[in-house]
Amino acid sequence: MTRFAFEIAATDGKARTGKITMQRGEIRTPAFMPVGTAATVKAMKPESVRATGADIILGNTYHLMLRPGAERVARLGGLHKFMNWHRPILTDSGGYQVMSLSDLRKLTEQGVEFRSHIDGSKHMLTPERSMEIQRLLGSDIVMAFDECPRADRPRDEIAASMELSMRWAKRSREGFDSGEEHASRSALFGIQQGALDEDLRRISADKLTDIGFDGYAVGGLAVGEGQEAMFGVLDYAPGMLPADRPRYLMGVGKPDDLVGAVERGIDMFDCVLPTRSGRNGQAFTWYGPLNLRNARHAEDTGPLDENCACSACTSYSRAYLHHLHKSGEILGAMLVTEHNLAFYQALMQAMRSAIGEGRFVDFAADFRRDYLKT
RNA sequence: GGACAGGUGGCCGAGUGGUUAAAGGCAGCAGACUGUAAAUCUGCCCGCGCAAGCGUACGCUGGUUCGAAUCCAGCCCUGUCCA
Repeated sequence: MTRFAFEIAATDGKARTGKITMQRGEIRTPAFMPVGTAATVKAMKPESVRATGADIILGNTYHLMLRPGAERVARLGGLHKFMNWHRPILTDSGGYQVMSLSDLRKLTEQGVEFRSHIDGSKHMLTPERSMEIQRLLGSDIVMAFDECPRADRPRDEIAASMELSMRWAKRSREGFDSGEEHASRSALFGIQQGALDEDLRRISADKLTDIGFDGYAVGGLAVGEGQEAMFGVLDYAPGMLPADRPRYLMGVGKPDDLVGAVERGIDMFDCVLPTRSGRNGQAFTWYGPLNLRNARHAEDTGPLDENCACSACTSYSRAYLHHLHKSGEILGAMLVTEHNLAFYQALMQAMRSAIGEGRFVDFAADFRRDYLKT
């Protein structure tokens, strides 16, 4: 049975479309992976997530390590069974929390000691332990343990951080391979670092390629540098990574970020934006984002998005969604999250079709005209 | 009829002589959110003005004071209790 295979069906400029085949299912690319940090895509049932068109979701090493604990998830039969999502799951390694929880951790060559944001207890995360946790969870795509630094750090810090992440990548590779049974049915991705520096990105890509991974992530972007700077890196970074492997831009992004990144050769994405914004009352549409709390929607009987087939759009008015969000009702978060995930998947499908039909340039232009109103 | 308690900005509610255009919360109006410490956070929120500022304002009327939402008097109103 195929452990991991990536087939590119068509390319259009730098954009590619194809599929990843794994034991738990296929992943159509370019792919958007909804984020389910704590063994749940917030406000969504797993079957509803699937109904939006998602082929794969994310889980998180750090959060699941703290609660309910990786060993417990393993005793309960693994993350898929635990949360009732039986398709592929990619797990982040905890590297993002090295940045987002920087006040709660101590970083050394060996790894990162976190003080739990839940109860203050101490937890050591090393490349080896991160691999072990992701194995206990039963992850399909395991991410190397890295350090994701903020974009505004000085160059010497960025360089040192990247070098550390590359040493950790090597240890991640070895740790992953030592879990033989799990390694025989899952995949390991390396993560390129180097922030906005082309030379550092090159060094990082070369080191990762030497180690060898199933897929390669571009990390350390969308951390405050702005879209222009991010696209600047994406103009060269994907080309430094093996063309026959999936390229995953971590943590991105807004709809126009996704289009611009696919245009530059990215195959996979994840982002909390559709789910978080869904809870916070922001809906994404082909004509730009919409804040449903705004008074202008109070008596709007039309649907959120006329082109969307999700239940929020087919059965409820903007006025009702406005009311739910003004009232803090849970259903508001559920419906707009569902819509946002459905919109993101529709966007990915539209890009896959456009690439397959060799009309991605026109698609991107049309998209930007409507979405950015340019 | 009597005894207490109380009347503060759309609402609730601090404030008991100057540092008070008046805490805080809610409501309202916007904005943000990118490998999730987030069903969260930020800003605005009496009027006019870009601003310095000016004008109004703490039940009503009058008074004390250099100065009053804060002290005094009368009145009006509300709540609870007693007749």
